[in-house]
Amino acid sequence: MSTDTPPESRRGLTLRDVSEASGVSEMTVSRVLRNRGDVSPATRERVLAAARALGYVPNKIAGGLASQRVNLVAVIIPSLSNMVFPEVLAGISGALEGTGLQPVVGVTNYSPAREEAVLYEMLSWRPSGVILAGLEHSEACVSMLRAAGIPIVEIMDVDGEAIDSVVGISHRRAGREMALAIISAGYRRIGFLGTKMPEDHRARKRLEGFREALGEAGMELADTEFYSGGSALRKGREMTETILARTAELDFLYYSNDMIGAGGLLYCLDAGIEVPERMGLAGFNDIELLEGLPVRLATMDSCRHEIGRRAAEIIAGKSSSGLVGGERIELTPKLQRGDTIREPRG
Amino acid sequence: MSTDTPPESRRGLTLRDVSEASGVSEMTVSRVLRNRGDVSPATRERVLAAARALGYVPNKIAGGLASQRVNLVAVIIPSLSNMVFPEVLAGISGALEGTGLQPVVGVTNYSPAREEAVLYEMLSWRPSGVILAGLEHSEACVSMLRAAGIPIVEIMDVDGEAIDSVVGISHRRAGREMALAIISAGYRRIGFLGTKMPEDHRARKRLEGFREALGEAGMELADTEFYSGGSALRKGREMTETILARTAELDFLYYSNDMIGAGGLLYCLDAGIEVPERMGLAGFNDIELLEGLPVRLATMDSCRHEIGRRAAEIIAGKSSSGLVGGERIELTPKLQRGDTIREPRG
DNA sequence: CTGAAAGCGCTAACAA
DNA sequence: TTGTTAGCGCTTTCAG
Repeated sequence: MSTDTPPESRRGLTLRDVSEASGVSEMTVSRVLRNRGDVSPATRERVLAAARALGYVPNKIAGGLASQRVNLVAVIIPSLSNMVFPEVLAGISGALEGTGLQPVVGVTNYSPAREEAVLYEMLSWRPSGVILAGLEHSEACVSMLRAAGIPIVEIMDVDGEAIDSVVGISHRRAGREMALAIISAGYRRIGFLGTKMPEDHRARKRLEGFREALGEAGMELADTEFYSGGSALRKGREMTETILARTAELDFLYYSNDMIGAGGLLYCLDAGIEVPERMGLAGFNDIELLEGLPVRLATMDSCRHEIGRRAAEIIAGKSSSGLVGGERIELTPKLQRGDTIREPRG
Repeated sequence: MSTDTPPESRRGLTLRDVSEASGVSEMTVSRVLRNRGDVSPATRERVLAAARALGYVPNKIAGGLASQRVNLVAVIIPSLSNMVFPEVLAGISGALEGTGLQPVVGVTNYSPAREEAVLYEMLSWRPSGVILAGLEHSEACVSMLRAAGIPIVEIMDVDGEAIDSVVGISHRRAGREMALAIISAGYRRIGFLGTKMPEDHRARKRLEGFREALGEAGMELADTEFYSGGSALRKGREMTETILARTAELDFLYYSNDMIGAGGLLYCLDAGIEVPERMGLAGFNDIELLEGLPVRLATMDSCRHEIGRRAAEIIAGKSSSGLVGGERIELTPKLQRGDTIREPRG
């Protein structure tokens, strides 16, 4: 730990080490390493060889400070514990590939306080753009975002006012459409089962839209059941058992997501409840898991991959035009009837 | 876009703006904002008020360069598309909470080339430590890691040589133990179903351990079936149907993960195959989803939350002692018999 | 308890 | 095509 002092005495090599090793100025080394400006093939090779030999890794901290540009895109999402946000992320990564931009994700656990903290932290790295879930943010978040001077894309939801750009679906409309499909199939005693999460504004809006449409048809929810925490599949089973025990005459169950819906479906199959004749079922998200179930649950696509992709494209597109002429992209989810809503009654 | 030039003319406020607004030197402002050194409560308040009023967000790029320290921990994992790595992440985040360290994740998709690229990118931010999945890395990766001069923790697997620290389980042993349990329950015609992923070294080692133990008992796998891509639950169904059509006399199916195992279980239940009497089933990971299934699949815990936690604790512990006295933590997964392995034969 | 000076490692802008 | 000169915004170190 002392006799020899290799070039990398402590924290990584510097451009200077490569410069000395190759006999080329730091500036030219920098040019080569960034493929910028014209450099003769000869020096280029010498530099590359020296860098490789030393194992040089550029210091982006210094580079970012000098160039006032950082190739990072902040992505702020509420959760990683169901498959929806990872799929949004996949869409973002895919679209960012080859643009030189890199996503950095922060997770809020549906807590506004955490959102504020995560956003602050992320902005302190001066990213090139921000993608964040939802349209509901604390005042402090909104101020920070406005002041950041970079493109902001709010995703998932379009029911509300955007700060800059927005890419998503109307959850209110999704709820309405599902209600209409259920009503026109002739179901009349409808129950709702969902998560107990006041901060999940999208689930809330779906339920509101659903209720609205029922109301316009002169109907209302016959019963509701909420849960929080635990295995969604198991909770779906349990809640279904509970709600049916309490309100036996229900003929349709609308779940706030596919995973609890799948649990409910498994329960009905086990309990010998005829689906979709005696009982109709629907979820939300169109997750891949449903494909493997014995019966296909009715659902509605949440377009998460495309949302991620479009959001990333907006960021990648406007190099730095942020907060000017925000785009608004509303995607249209498609209803999947699956096997758990019977044919509409003529 | 021109008449007035607010303090934040372009890219964020600086310490200087806060200094001017509060009438306190930049240095003292910096001290206040970092809670470092003694500052009189009076000036402290003035600074805080000014910073808040302006909406100042510190620039960590500059801070990192000046202090030669960055509160980031690089986390490099192969995938986000099943629940295992998100759970590792949760363990890491939890342990890092309150340490001032922040995880930054990179995903390799099980590609060594991507791993190299992601690692290079991450190291260029000069993180305080690296957590990465697996013990198998390209030469280039190993060189970069050794040269980084920061603590490195390889996770998930302990069957091999670590660069610095390692936290995981022995997948070879997990495979062996499952084989022993199956054999002692009296099953004799065993099939294996897994993913076609040469780069998933942990799945490979489980299978090797499994085969070894069978061999020592004078047995061998009766059939195997591999898949890639698509819905794991559905693939589990399909593969199970396929392998049983080909090799009807199988009496046990060992799956490389719980999701395809769950698909297989649903298939067997549908097909009226008696579980566990006529057919035994086992998976791997002990995912939460299993709780919601009508029958509990036999499995083995992969300890992913604890692995994440312990790895993060190592990084948080050694402030900068990296690569000195690497720790080796081997966790012990517990076999869950569930309802799909019959009682061992006396 | 507070401030002044000197860089951290790199890149923009200009010169040669 | 290559090199030189100034910083980027902050923190370290040392003086008051």
